[in-house]
Amino acid sequence: MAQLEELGLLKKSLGGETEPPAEQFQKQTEASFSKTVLSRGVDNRYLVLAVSIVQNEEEKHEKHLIITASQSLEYKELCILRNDWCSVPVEPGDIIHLEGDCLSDTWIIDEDFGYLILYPDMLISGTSIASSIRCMRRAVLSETFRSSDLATRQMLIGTVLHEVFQKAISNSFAPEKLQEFAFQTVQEIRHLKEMYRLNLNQEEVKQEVEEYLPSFSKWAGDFMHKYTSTDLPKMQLSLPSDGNNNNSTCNIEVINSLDIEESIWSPRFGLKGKIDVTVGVKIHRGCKTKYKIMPLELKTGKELNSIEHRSQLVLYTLLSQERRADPEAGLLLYLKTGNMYPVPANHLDKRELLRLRNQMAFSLFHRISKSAIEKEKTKLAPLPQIIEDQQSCKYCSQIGNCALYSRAVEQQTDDSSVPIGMLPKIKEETQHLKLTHLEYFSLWCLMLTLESQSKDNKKNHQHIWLMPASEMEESGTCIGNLIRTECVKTICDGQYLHNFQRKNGDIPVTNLMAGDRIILSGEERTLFALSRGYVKEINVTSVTCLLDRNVSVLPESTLFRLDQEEKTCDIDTPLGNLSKLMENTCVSQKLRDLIIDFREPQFISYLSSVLPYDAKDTVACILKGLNKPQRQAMKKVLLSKDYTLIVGMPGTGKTTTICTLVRILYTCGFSVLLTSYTHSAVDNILLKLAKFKIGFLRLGRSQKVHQDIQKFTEEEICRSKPIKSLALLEELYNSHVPAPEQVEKGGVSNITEAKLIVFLTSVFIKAGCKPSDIGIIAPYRQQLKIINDLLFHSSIRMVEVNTVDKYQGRDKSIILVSFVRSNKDGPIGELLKDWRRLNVAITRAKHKLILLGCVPSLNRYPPLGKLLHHLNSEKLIMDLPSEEHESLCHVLGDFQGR
DNA sequence: GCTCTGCTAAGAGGA
Repeated sequence: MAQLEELGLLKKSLGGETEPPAEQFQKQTEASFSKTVLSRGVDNRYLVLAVSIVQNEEEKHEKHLIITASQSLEYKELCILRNDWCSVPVEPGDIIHLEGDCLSDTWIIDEDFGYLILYPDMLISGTSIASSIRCMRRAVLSETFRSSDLATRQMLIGTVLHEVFQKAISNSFAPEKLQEFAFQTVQEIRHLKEMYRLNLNQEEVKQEVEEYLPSFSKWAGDFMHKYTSTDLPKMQLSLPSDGNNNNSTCNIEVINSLDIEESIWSPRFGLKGKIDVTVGVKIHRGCKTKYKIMPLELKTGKELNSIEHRSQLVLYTLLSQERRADPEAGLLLYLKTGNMYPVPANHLDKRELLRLRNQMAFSLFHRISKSAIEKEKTKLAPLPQIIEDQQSCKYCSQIGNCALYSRAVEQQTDDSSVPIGMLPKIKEETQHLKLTHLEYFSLWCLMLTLESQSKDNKKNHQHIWLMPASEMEESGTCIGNLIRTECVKTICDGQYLHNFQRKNGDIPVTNLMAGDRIILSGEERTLFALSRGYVKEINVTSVTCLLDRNVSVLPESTLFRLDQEEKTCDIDTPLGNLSKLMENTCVSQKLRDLIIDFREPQFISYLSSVLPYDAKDTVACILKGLNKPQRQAMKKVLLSKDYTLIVGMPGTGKTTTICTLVRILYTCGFSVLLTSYTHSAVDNILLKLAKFKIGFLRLGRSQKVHQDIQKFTEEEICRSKPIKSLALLEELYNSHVPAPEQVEKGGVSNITEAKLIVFLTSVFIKAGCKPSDIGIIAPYRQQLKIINDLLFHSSIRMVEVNTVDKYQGRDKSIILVSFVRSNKDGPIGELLKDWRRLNVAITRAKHKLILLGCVPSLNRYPPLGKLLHHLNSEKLIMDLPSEEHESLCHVLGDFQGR
């Protein structure tokens, strides 16, 4: 400890700033990794409190870190970084993981021993790190502009060959079997899609795949199923644990395949990856035999045996340590020839790769540059340096983004120096862009980066390894202590239906619902993120999940946990689009013109020049079903040479307009590709289109807008015309009825209201309404869950239950809305304060709308207050007598919901 | 403050 104090003094005497208070660090750390739990031991997480450069006795520089693993930040330790570790870009406030030994509160990380992992909770893939060896900038760009790397023909063949080999190693290498696997794989729909995109036909792909098959058999013949070890090819491999044994000659026998595409997350080394094949291997050396479980990496391209390829295996040996004993080596197999290379994982390689990982983590973490002057504008940080390697850059798929970022971001602020030799290349790559384009790129790059870094958008699943399931269950987003029951049903390649039950007792109260995306892990720390998928069904006793891997290979006693996949903001798509917008193509040029330089969109003059003559009558008939503004919009769209924006409030008929357009285009013989930023928008369009049969059009149900709602929405909400009709509006008002809301685990619900909704639904059905004509809306998911459970127990099916938001662009004959909120003066939340959400909720019904809620509570939301005031003046509010509530409970029995 | 948006991913090979 004396040493630590000395260090503190030394730092001050060197003129460094005084150590800021501990709280400040904590704040900074919370902002970066909100849930990081500091701890010692194997999975240690340290917070860096101070960093200083110190000269040691040999006049060499060392980096000294004062670190703590205690939440109170009181108990401090020292970490000394020697040799190349000095260059790790670690700063006060950072979270690190240390591997090695700690003696009397001091860690020493030097070239022979120990590792430091910067931001260990940021998992970086093995291939990303391997690619950073040649160019770190490219590796970072590839992580950022993901969609710029479109698959090529060779990649497709590579993927197919991987799958064929993986099928063979778990089954058979017999020539006729290989043929069969090749045939099967080439038929897979996802491969067919790629073939279509690449303009390849199935036959040529199959032929190219078949050329490899003899090498598959050769490899299997060489390395598998041998009677004596001397039949195996001689190889050179010394494992680190062999010590100084000079005899590196050995025979390697592949016994079996233990897993395919094993996906491993390593929060210890800050790595993730998928291992092509995990194999059991016997290493025969002299008369000794060692058994190891090793990663086997397949390559279908040139037999390079390159640093990149070998590094991938070194990193996979680190990943493997999350699941089992250190493999110490991996196997690199080139499928073109069937030649296999053993790759030992020695300390030096691991150290250098982890140092690259740290550099990359630093770059990915610091995307926004910290400004020394507080008032200075927030700006993007420079990327790693541009390398000067014409050969590498010539074929780089990120060259466009690289040059663009340099010109639009880095050169504007003089933040980086470009190697002189690369200046012409950068100019060449960006000369088609105007200053306005560069500015647009820079601005949106910054905006999107900021959005992705905002607090609730951490693309991180760290709670899976930092928080026990029992603790996570409190938040309602996790279920632990699960065991697998029943057989796993294989739906297709990559879709397996699993059933889980709680080891003891019922499934706890949870927010998880059917349709939610989840990550399956083992409760043990060795089994993070085994598989991903979504919840198919969930009830009191069991959870059914559709997963991307069959986990029945694990022991039956394995305890599992399900974690809801956190919502993340996807900036990959917009960033990809932004990059594409800057490309030197005619299409992008036109888009830049319209979007960035605001060229006015152009329109042709006459419809007759776009519509085929014989489609005229059909089109006229389709248009008849629209109101005037919709018909005007439609005409504009048909005349459009560039684009037309259709803007309107919820309920004004945008979806209907688009549907009509699709039908017109279809009538004219065009094929129509629907694309949208959101899935549900396309779903809604398809749903509406499904109502019309091939040429048989059922239109023209004259939609009369309920006067009151129309008046209200026009005057108070949006001053535009909703086209939805409301034949009758009622309000059930439950203040005579005790119906308090329940707030639990981040969800709000109201059981009494749910019962009333289900009761009313059953009345409608008894009166002859089709269940599929009835829709139930609530703003809160928890309420939907309860309503769904009640409907299920009342044997009511086909009634659609959804959130307000999901009902955008949809309608139903009868809509029942449950507002849920009911409390005297507690918090009422933000959700219902949004008038747009309210507008959606009340404009979804075609014939009958029933709003259910507690008037005094709802009056506290300004937009709802206005609506209630209006309904009251029109005498549309109905008090619910208390007997109603009593009899209702009788009808629904004693079911209490969950 | 509890709604929604995205819908895999990590690697497929090139030089």
